Amino acid sequence: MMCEPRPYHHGDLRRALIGAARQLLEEVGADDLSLRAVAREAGVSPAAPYHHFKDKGDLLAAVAEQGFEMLAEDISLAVAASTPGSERMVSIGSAYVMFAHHNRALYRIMAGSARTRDRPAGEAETRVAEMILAGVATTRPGVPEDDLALACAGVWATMHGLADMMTFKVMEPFKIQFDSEQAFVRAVLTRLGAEPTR
Amino acid sequence: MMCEPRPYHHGDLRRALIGAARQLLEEVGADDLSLRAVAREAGVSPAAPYHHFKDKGDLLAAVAEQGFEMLAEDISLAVAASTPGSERMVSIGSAYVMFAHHNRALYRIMAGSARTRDRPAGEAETRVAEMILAGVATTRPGVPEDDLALACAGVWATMHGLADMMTFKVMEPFKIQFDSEQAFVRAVLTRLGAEPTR
DNA sequence: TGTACATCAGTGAACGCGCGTTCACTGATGTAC
DNA sequence: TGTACATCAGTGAACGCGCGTTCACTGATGTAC
Repeated sequence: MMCEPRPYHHGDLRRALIGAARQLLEEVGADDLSLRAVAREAGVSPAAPYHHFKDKGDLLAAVAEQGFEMLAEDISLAVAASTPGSERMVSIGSAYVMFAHHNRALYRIMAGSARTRDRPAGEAETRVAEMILAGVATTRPGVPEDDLALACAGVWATMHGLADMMTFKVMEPFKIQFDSEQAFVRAVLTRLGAEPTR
Repeated sequence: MMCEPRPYHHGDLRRALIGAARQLLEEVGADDLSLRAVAREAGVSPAAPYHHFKDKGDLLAAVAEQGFEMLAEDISLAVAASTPGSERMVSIGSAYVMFAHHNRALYRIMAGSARTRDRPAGEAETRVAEMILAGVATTRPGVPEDDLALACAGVWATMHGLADMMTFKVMEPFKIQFDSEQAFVRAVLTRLGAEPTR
């Protein structure tokens, strides 16, 4: 029986812990993730993580930052695959919301980190912010910066809200006319960009 | 020294527990509210709540429902004080977001209840939904129902997102040009309704 | 090439904690006669 | 009006639990000579 003998020294426990956290996260949800369970999942004693992270919050922050990296990647793909203007904005928004939808617990950690954070935003999070702002800018060329900021705040809030509410019961009646979450999200974002019929 | 002798039988412990929960909520935050602490706050033993609520979740649901009642009240005032059309929509949105902002922890409980709920929405929550839908309808008279649903989903997501992100660090740069949260919220909502300059 | 030793990255047991919930109980209340 | 009794709404002690974190330790690794 080949039981690969995990060496005493793990080699890359830091990375493994983040991975274990992300794995567990989607199983138990963001509210019920414990540091002990993460260590257990990584096959390591409860004290081991403390050689790599200051405390639980420090691990969570690392998990969040990795999440922002993935999100930044998705968004930059959306940017690359779209043309400037509102089509790009819808693509970015759709990428954002679908990422959150496919990584629900992770996104909640990311949002939680943005909510409680005192230190400045991580590198990936900043990149996300810049891409959103740039995307909004292409839909409103030549608009004063203050207005741009306003539009950006609105767009971001909409993406975040949609992401968070994706599984709310209240959204169900709005979703039934579509055959995919993706189609629903694109429709909402497109509709929001359109001038209200009056 | 007059120490009012709390009678053995409380009289209205159910209501008192909900009040204590709301009080504590804003002190310790939505994530750290414990049933024991609520009982303590109400000056009662840890077992007492079980005569009035099935379990902790049941108390939280009652708290959430009370929150929706307050929110419904605020929104209906906003409706009464505004004229149909996008001005009403902005008023409703502003009332919604400011309510969440002034009752951060409570709103998180409300959202959490909407997130995890399996039973149908409470009466007050339904009323909130109806008022939002009606508000959206006045900005888009004669629009097909499907489109209305879409617009409503977008508006609600924006309100919820703005509410949740109100204290995020990312929002700060967008807020600085305004001298009140209220002004910022109204501006974002107004901007979102406006056609993008193109 | 071999050995002494500092450093690193684990272990596992223990700490104190507060939690949600249950249980047998008891004091207060109200109702029937 | 008084009394027996059922019911209600509390008490307080206890249950088992899993948590975050600390501690003294030890096995593995790498480096200097």
